[in-house]
Amino acid sequence: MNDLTTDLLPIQSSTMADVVELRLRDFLKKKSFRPGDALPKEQELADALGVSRNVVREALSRLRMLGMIETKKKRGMILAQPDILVSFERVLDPLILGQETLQDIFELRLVLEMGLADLIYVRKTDEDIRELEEIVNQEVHQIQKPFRVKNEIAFHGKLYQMTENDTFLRFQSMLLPVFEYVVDYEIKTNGKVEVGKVTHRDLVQLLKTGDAEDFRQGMKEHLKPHFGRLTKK
Amino acid sequence: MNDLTTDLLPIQSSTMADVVELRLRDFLKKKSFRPGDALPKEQELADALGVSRNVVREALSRLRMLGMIETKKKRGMILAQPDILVSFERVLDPLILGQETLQDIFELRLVLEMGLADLIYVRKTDEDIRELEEIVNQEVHQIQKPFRVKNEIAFHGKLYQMTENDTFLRFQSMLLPVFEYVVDYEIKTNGKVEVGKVTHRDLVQLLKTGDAEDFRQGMKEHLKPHFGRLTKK
DNA sequence: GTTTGTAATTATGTAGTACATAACTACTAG
DNA sequence: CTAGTAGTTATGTACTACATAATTACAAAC
Repeated sequence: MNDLTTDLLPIQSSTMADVVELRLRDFLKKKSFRPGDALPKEQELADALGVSRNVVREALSRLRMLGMIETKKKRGMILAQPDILVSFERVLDPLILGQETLQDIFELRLVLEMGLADLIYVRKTDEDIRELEEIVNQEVHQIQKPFRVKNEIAFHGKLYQMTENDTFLRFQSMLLPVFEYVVDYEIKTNGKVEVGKVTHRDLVQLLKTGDAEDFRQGMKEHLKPHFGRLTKK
Repeated sequence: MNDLTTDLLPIQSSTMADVVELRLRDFLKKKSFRPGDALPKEQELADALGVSRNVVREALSRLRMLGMIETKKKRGMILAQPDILVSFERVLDPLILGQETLQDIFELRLVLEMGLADLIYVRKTDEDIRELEEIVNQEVHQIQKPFRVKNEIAFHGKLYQMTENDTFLRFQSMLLPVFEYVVDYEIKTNGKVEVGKVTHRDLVQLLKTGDAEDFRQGMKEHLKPHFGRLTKK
């Protein structure tokens, strides 16, 4: 028996809701609606598309979840500015993602951390440094694991916050659980809890006295255990 | 008149579909379903939640869009592994995103490019280098703008591809239109088309002879015009 | 006995109707 | 001119009905 599954992919019949969703998104683009513009009412859309209002509502419900539209009870619907991360949020759960995707995200965060330096050096303030020192000073009192993790998040989170880039900050905070999950998994299988030679305190020192490249090299050293685990595919 | 809008945020009444969507996602987590597991049928869910099947379908439609569930006609629904980027794809349109988000994404890509080096050096192959040289060699023949853009995409896309990280590759390919859009916008307002001193050809040379840090510095120089436009917020 | 055809079953997909609800408009009364 | 009231209307929700496709079971045929 030869393997048919490689040659013949299962046909995927798209439902009306899928089609309508696509058509509506095209419609919004084509007409170049601006945020705040009113949309036709559901029944009109249903009539125009030749489907039941039910189907239109399913499609609209999707767009509403993505934040592309908002609806007021009588005024009808208006185009809104979607929050690009809101959909991400719903899907980024270590428990339902595949191992490969988890690894990809793990690597993605490493790349982000390594690329962070330049943006930080454009935007960092003295106040930021003070806050980082505050976080570092609390480290010594917290040796239990849950506290360590919390502190780790606080420190790296603050770094992202220093970029003054909200999307960036939120993005990494969503990546974090996945990162933790992968690290925990690695520890379970390999049984090692390695720590980089450069500590958080060292990184703060670099921020105060060094330039972007110094900081980046420090970060690389800090993340070295993770980089060490990367393999060719 | 004092500004109430800062103190009293408008209440946002969530619809049944919103609630059901949330409940269903919790349900899937709590029960720790594995991909492939069968879900209760729509009517059962509707009965259990005390809402109409219609509402349940709206919620399910959303989850289906995110790729969290798949439905077969009679077998019912099964839990699936969501594609984390499929939702991103729908929202990442320069025309509907706000200026601030666009800027954020622009910066995000810069960070990615700067962090790319280490991953590339773990995974790159001789074949990769050959392909890059191929792309660079086609540059000289293409001086018109659409070709330049296409080539730019090909080159940087290949760099991401060299990471052997599919999520990463797809992610950047979705960021690219936004990046182009912001650059075009900058050019329109500032009227300058600056190019970095380090060319694609130089970068390939660095990949062949230098180490990760050399390449990263080359990339920084290559992207310098963009970094130059970054401002404190 | 394995395969092919067929009928019954059933859950999803779609349509349509009905009504509650909230928000907007306009009018009215004080 | 403010405040109250009634009417209007689009969305939100419920319910019914049926088409459709996939599964199962069974029967027929080689």
